[in-house]
Parts: sequence; structure tokens; C-alpha cells
Amino acid sequence: MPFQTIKGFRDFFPEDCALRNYIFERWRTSAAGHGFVEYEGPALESTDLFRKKSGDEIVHQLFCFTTKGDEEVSLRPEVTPSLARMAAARQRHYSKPLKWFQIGPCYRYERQQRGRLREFHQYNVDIIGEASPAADAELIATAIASLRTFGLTKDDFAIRLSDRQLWTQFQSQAGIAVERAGEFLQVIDKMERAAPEATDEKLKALGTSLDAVQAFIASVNENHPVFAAIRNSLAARGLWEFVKVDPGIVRGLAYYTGVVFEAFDLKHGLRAIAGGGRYDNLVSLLSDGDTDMPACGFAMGDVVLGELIKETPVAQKAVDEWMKRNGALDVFVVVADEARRHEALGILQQLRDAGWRADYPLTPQKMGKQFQHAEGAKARFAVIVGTEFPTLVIKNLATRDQMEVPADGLRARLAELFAASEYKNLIA
RNA sequence: GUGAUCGUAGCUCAACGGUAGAGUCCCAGCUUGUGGUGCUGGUUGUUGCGGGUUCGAAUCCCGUCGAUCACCCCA
Repeated sequence: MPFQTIKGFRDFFPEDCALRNYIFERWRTSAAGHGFVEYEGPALESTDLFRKKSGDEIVHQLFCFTTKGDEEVSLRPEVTPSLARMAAARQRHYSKPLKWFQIGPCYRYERQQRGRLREFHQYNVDIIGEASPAADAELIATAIASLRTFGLTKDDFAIRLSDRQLWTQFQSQAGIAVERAGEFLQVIDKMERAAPEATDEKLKALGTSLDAVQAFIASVNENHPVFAAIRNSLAARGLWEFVKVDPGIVRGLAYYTGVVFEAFDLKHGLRAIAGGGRYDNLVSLLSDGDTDMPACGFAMGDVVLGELIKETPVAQKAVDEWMKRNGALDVFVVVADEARRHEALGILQQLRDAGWRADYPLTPQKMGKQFQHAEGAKARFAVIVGTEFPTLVIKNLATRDQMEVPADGLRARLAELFAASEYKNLIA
């Protein structure tokens, strides 16, 4: 039996790796373009860090083990706890607010299904040390930009926006005990998919009802004062049209304290593409009260996003074009006469030193074969080194035009040709 | 962790009780100094794995592993 990948893990063959790099590059550019700086934490953390944030049940969803030194450790299922730890540890070293982002692998010991694997890459964007709704708006703007950069539009995705404070108010009006808030939010979170009768039953056990909850949801729209500041901020940027106020969004875990939002696709019924919100108490919790900083952030995974890109023609086309630009060779050196291999290597090195992506056949090959390799590598030009050396032939592989050039004029001529074809690309 | 469906060549699939086939890809040649098309030829499977029923199993049954979907969870 040949070895296979571990369940829920993936191989990244060159095509897959190119897509992944494309996604990372776009994320990185989006975050940097919004003033965020990149950080990274360790993939392995103390299991207690996650236990403290999320409770004991979380351990079932962790890749956890005991080290040879008897430490309980886990592959991180998310980076927010690491971020909170890092931010608390050095908060005096940085002026506030911190605008930090990170891209890296995370691990969850769950059964895999569409859009969910055991190893995935996540993009995390957080603002720490700013309680103003301006930070929430900035975050949502960054999330929107991070999706638009893939060619996705408001017809492809929307941001569902809510605020936990709405439900805090509802609970006090409905007389639901504060200590049952988590339980109540769980019911709201699952309401969309669960059977109405079951939801109603659970809500009645909590002292309210499905009717009351639905009436409350219907009473909240985008004019609600809790959204006013965010709305103004996003509307000023022309981004409010991406947002749909939806009180039904509460997000799973208990630590969110204010704004919560989710990006979801509008056409393919995929799971949420991104999600986030405000978690003002987490830094304090994880630093045992040493440091108290308000914070908000969102995360986006590569798996669902990758699927959405594949399902969206415009986005897929952008990927193909990026790959053509980034995965292609500039020049392929064809060794037409083995007696000139020595000279061909000199030419090759000269091209590489000049910064072009250049390749050549490692072993003697027929010309036809060499051209096939050149084409397979998507080379733009071939430089043929043969019996007529020091005269060379430059061939444009797309147009099949070819021209002779003396060896000492190769670099200059190629530079002209590249400049001309760049220009052509711009017009096209 | 629970339930359902599915596993045939590298890939997409056919054969549905009578000893496995097509397309594509790949390789070679036509074409020993010129690549996208064309033509010719060629490699590859213990039908996921293990067991059972049967004269005979890719096909039916059980188990197992893997995939997909739903539940759980979604940080």
C-alpha cells in the first residue's frame, strides 16, 4: 500500500501551490494596503491556551498530544489566542491601535467535508487597542477589499452584520438570566437551519419564544442606532452596499462582545467565507487581567475561498492570468548544437544574472523536444545557440517570429523585446 | 463521535454475475536545427484493501480504509 496524505491534509502540487500563493499574495496586499503589518505566531501552543479561551470541550477538536517533556500541546486551531498573548506581552512596545495581520496554517481535528479540512490556511486581521466603531468599520472594509481583490463583487458575496448588544438588550427585556446568555445565543445561531418547532421549544425553556425572537429580528434594520457609526464610515467609502444587517448572525463562540459579522457567498450555498467581530475581554482573560485592551478581528480560510474562486468565472480568469504572469519563464535557451553547449551556458548565466527567468535542457535533446519544454514552461522567448555562434537566434514563442542577433547584443535586444511586449499587454 | 451515498488506468468514465474497455494524458516515431494541429505505435490496473456467497465476483453480502454529503462543531 502506497502512502497517502493523512486524512484532512492536502498535497500542494505546483498548480495547487500556485493558487495558494496567489491567494496569500492578494491577502497580504489587501491587508498591507489598509495599513496592517504582518506577524506570525507558533503553530504549536500549550493546550491550556486554547482551553482557557474556549473551555474543555475544545480539546475534542484539537490536534493535541503530550511531548516527550510531558507538556500538553496542540497544533493551533486558530491564531487569536496567540495574537492576544503576543499583544499583551509587548503592548507597551507598540503605539495603539495595533493593526496586525497573519497568514498561516491552522489545524482542527474534525471530520472533513466540503470547505472544511483538518489542515487549512487562515488569514487573520485584527485591530487591538481601539474600542471605537471606527475599528469595526475599518475591519469590515478590509474584509470587503480582501474579497474584491479576487474579482468578487457585491453580486458574489455580502457581509451579514449584527451586534451582540442587540441580544443583550433582548435578553434583559425578555427576562432571560444572564448566565444562560451563551445557551440562548446558541439557539439563535442555529435557528436558520433548525426546525422551527425545536427552536421554539428551546426558546420557551429559556423564557421567551420563537415569535418574540422573530418579531425582534424583524424590528432591527440598518437604521438601528447600534450600526450608525459603522454605517456612516462604510457609506463614506462606498462600501455599505456590501453590507446586510442581519441580527440572526451571532457567531459560535461566546467571547464576542459587540459587533459580529460574516462574509457569505450569494450564489453557491457555501459555508461562511470569513467571520469576525469584537472581542473586548479576550486579551484580559488570556493575560490574567494584566493587560486589558479592546480588540476586534476577522479570519478567512483558504479552502472556502478557493472553492468560491473556482466557481466564479471572473475570479478564476484572474487566477489564470496571474499564473501566466508569475509562473512563466522569460527565456529558454535552446542548445541547437551540442558543440556549443559551453557557450550556451555562458549565455544562460548572463540572462539569469540580468534577472530574467531562464532555463535550458540539462542533457542533450532534439530541438523539437527543447521547444516543447520551452512551451511547457510558458517561455516567452527562446534563444537558440548553435553552429552560427556568436550569432544567436531569438524566437518569440507566441508569434513564432525569429531574428538574428550577435551574442554581445542579446541582452539589449531582449530588453527591447520585453519592453515592447509589456507595452502591447498594456494596450490589450 | 452519529447517519447516508460512493471507491474501475495518472485523469474523466464504461462494463452491472461469465476471466476489464474507451477518451484523455504521458512516452516513442513520422520530423537527427524549430514547439500549438495531424498520423502511427506503445506503457499502465492483483477493479481501494481483507474476507464471504457462487462453477464463476468489478458486479451480491460482511468488515475495513478512503472520499463525498448531512448532523455535531464552526474559533
